[in-house]
Amino acid sequence: MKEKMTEQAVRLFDQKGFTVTSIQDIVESIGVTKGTFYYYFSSKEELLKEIHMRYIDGLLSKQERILEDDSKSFREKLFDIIHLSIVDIKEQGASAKVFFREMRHLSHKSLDQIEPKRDMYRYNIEKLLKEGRKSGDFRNDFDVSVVAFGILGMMNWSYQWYKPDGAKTDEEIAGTFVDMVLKGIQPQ
Amino acid sequence: MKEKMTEQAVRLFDQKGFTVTSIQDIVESIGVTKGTFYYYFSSKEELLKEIHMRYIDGLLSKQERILEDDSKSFREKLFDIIHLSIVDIKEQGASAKVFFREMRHLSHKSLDQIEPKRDMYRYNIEKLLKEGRKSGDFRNDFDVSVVAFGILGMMNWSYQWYKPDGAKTDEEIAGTFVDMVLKGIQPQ
Amino acid sequence: MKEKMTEQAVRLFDQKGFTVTSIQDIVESIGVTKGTFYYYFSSKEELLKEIHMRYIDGLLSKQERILEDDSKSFREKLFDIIHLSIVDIKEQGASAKVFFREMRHLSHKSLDQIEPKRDMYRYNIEKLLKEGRKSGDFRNDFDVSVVAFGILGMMNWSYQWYKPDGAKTDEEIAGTFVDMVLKGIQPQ
Amino acid sequence: MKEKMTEQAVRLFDQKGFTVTSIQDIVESIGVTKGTFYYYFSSKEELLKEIHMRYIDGLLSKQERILEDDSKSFREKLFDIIHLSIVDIKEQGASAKVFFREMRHLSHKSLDQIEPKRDMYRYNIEKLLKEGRKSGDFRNDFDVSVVAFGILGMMNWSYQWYKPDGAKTDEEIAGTFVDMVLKGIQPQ
DNA sequence: GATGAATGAGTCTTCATTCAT
DNA sequence: AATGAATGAAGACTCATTCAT
Repeated sequence: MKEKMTEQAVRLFDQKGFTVTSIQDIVESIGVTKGTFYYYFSSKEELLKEIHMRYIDGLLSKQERILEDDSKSFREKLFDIIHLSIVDIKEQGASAKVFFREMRHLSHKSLDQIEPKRDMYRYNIEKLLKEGRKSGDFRNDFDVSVVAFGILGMMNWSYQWYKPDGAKTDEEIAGTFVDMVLKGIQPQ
Repeated sequence: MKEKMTEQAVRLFDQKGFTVTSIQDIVESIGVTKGTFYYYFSSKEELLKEIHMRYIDGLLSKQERILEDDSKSFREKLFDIIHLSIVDIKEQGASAKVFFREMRHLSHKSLDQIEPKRDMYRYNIEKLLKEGRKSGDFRNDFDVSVVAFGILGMMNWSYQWYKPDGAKTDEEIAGTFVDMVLKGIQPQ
Repeated sequence: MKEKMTEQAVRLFDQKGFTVTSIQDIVESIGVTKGTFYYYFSSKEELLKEIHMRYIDGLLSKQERILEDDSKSFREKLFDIIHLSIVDIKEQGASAKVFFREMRHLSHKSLDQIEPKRDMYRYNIEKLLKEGRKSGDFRNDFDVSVVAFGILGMMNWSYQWYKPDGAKTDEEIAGTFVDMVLKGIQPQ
Repeated sequence: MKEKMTEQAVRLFDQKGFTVTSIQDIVESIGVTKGTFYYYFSSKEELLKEIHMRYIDGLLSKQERILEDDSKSFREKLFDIIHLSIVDIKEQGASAKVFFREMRHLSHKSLDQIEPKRDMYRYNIEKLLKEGRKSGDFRNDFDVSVVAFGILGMMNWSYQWYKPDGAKTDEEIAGTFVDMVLKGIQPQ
């Protein structure tokens, strides 16, 4: 039940936004009453927090599995991480959008638990870039932090336009992105 | 007065979000009464639309001024556009965030006026890439549309993290972004 | 201008009702601004009172012209009065509907001026019936007051259903009503 | 509770009119809060519709009970129907006034449900007149539709002036009305 | 586990009215 | 004679939340 509610909530928050979606909307969509909601959640905000937690924890653990795989080069890891972010849209797109869009509606208390994880995700990319430098995979003359933000921007913005059933496969998009990041777009 | 209201609204919508900001909040912040708001705007949504219009029209015209300047190469134009998006955060950051975040609260009628302009902005970037190919500024082997989305992602995401009074200047950030896009991050 | 405003107001009050029609609606329909309204009327209620006055005064004077005509029998006068009420709908229908429907929105002060006139209209009919009795035009065995209310009901209700451009002429309807009142509907 | 609310609403709508009566007025008069109102009704208009339905359904079923009684002549049925309309004022007067006065505030959707019933009521009277002709109870030389409107006018107008605790009994009034309708007011 | 009834604070919006110009 | 800006009170409606059952 709690599971079902959370899933419906993600769907509705994605479609209509957190503030605009009422508890009534959520419970109606699964055929129970408002009382039931408050049996499982202490507040609307708690539900939102749960959604955030579930998303960022999942994402982080997938990212860490990639980073820990020592059989791969840093370039390959970078590809995997970018690829993951595209692939993930298929099943986590709604959650992702809710995550980035509705974070502001979390309480400070909740934010304190979630922001460090979100930052960790970015920090891991910075770390990957730094380690790739030492190994010679990446150049030495760029600002790691800005480039990390750039990569993140490319990845996160894809939630806004990427349609999983569109013309391009996730492989193609991730490939283009990685190419762009590694080799640039000008002739060499 | 209308001007003043719009500006305050942008500030508040940026800080607290469109739905959470009440008309009361807006009028209180400039010391008038609710009636006054409805003297100038027919609805909260109209105000939001006005904000969107003002932002996208301004952005488009700045972009077009860059694109029309024939004394510059395509690479330089790309730099200027990316640079613009960072510089713009200083004065238009709040509007930009409202633009991307609250578009969903526009009516269909308003969206029909705004979406084409937003798409035009992206389309202009695609065009720049295509023309740069012909001139030899850019390589021929990438997907223009995906790369355009990638560049847009980098630029638009910067609204989320860039602090105009931070350690890096806008020149530096734009420089890093353009370097990254042109030459990539791997050794050549 | 005042004239024009009153006429538009009648039209709108008839169509949408007094409460639902705003001053804004009225002034917009003739292309002036709200200030202008308050130049001519001290309040919305005063306008309503003016409409009531104009209507009941006109009706009363027409009724009195009929009653004073000594060349006609009482039966003929009854016909004329009923006929008048139907004919009047063509040009005064809107005013009449406003009169009966919106009287409740008058202040006590206004009501004190209007109710006596409205009662006078009914009282004149009672007087006609009483005089017709003495002359032998009407029977002696009915309750004058109730019959007067009955006749008034027939007449006033016609505002609700009579369409001036319908199949029956006002002559026909008045004729049927008078026949019904004089001879009844059962075989004699 | 819903019952109680509806009854209070009828009382208030009768006294002050639909538009002027606020939800606040209604809930205050029974000591609950506004939220409670919206727990039972989806809108003010729905409440009005419910009042209309309840009234016209009740009236129609009483009328039909009279019409179906084959032990009575058509003249007796006519008396019963007119009598009913007067008697009814005692308990349904407020509802009746609200019905006729506030119908305009119903939505088109509601009107579509109610107008046919209101028309049915009138149609039943026309039918009674037509059948009474065949049986010889009524004359053949009058316009059935206009006479029906005339009778309806007499009956419905009585809501405006009849005071149940006045000097005349409902029997007397109905008697006068039926006499007037059947035999007319002129000597035979 | 779940419901149904109720709350009360808050939201957007409307509108008659005022008044300086 | 008319306008435009502003007010402020009130209105319908929404919604997260509570709680007895």
